[in-house]
Amino acid sequence: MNDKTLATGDEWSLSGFLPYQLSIASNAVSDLIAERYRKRFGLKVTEWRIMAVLGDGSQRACTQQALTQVTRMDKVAVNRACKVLEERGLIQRVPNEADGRSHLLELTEEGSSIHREVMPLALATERELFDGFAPKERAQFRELLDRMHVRAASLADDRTK
Amino acid sequence: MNDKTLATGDEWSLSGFLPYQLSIASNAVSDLIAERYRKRFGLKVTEWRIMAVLGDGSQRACTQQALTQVTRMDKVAVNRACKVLEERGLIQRVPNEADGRSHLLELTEEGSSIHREVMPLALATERELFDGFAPKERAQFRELLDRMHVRAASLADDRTK
DNA sequence: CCCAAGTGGTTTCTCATGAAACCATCGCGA
DNA sequence: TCGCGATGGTTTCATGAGAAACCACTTGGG
Repeated sequence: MNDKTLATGDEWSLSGFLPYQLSIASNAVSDLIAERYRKRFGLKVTEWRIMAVLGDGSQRACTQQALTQVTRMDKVAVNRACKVLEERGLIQRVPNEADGRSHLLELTEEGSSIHREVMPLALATERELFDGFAPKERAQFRELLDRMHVRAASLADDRTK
Repeated sequence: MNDKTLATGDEWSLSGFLPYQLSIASNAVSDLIAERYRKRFGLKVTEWRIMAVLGDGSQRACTQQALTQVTRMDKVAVNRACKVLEERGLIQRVPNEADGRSHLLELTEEGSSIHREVMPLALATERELFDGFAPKERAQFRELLDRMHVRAASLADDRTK
């Protein structure tokens, strides 16, 4: 019943409100990331995500539909990102034998080469962000984030049912 | 050197990438919150934040400038939210004796009354989100978020210097 | 074989956000 | 006191994300 960090009614502050803290932290991190990708490769985060998935080995070629599931981005966002990447020659579409409505997307040679440069930057950034976090804290942070995500999603579901 | 959750080069996955996890969790939470405020009070998150600050007692009347600092929102966002709240009659602007450029903002009677309804909803939502988190985990989650925020901000600063 | 419903993808529209330009007022130094 | 840079606030503009409408193709039932 006594969680010091929970508002007490008397001295409440926005900066101690969880959704606010989460939003602030998330914005700070994604601004940093976005800025780095943009500056060095001219990639937006959405575009980077697509490349990251296509380049990660296990997913050689896949449809936009598959990408929307893996990245949890809107199908419109995926489509736009793919269009840009295709125009830049970083990915290509090959016909999908199994289904004429879609194409299979894969990295081009140039795309792969960019991918090999981009990933180290991403990993380095992640490492820098975690600098000063004990290994246990890193793992726990990820775990708490996942649980919070699941929890929020389930509360949202309740409401729509 | 061996953080299992950090990518190993061979089996990397987007869903284990910190900035991605953070973004997913944050979106889930703010979607939930936004939906609740909207449905019950027709308030956007930005508007709610303004009301929360103006109503929290210690901040009786303040300028937009002060609000931008407390809420960390853009001054444009603050201005827009205030405009809407004023039109809805939830806050009012009184002349600022000390500086003719600005006004002092405060809740109206109706604003205060809404505020008294809104805050319990916010706190209840926070509590629901933390359901299943041990008290220690709650505190640690907040602390980790803050540290991550500070860390990201400092990395971003490095870059601009 | 044909039609209807469903699905992948694309385009269009709307809205929210942040940057930059802009206006009015303040406060300091000549 | 005059003028000029700085500051609070407002408006305008460009960009990004999601909703909805739309097109093309597939699939399953007459």
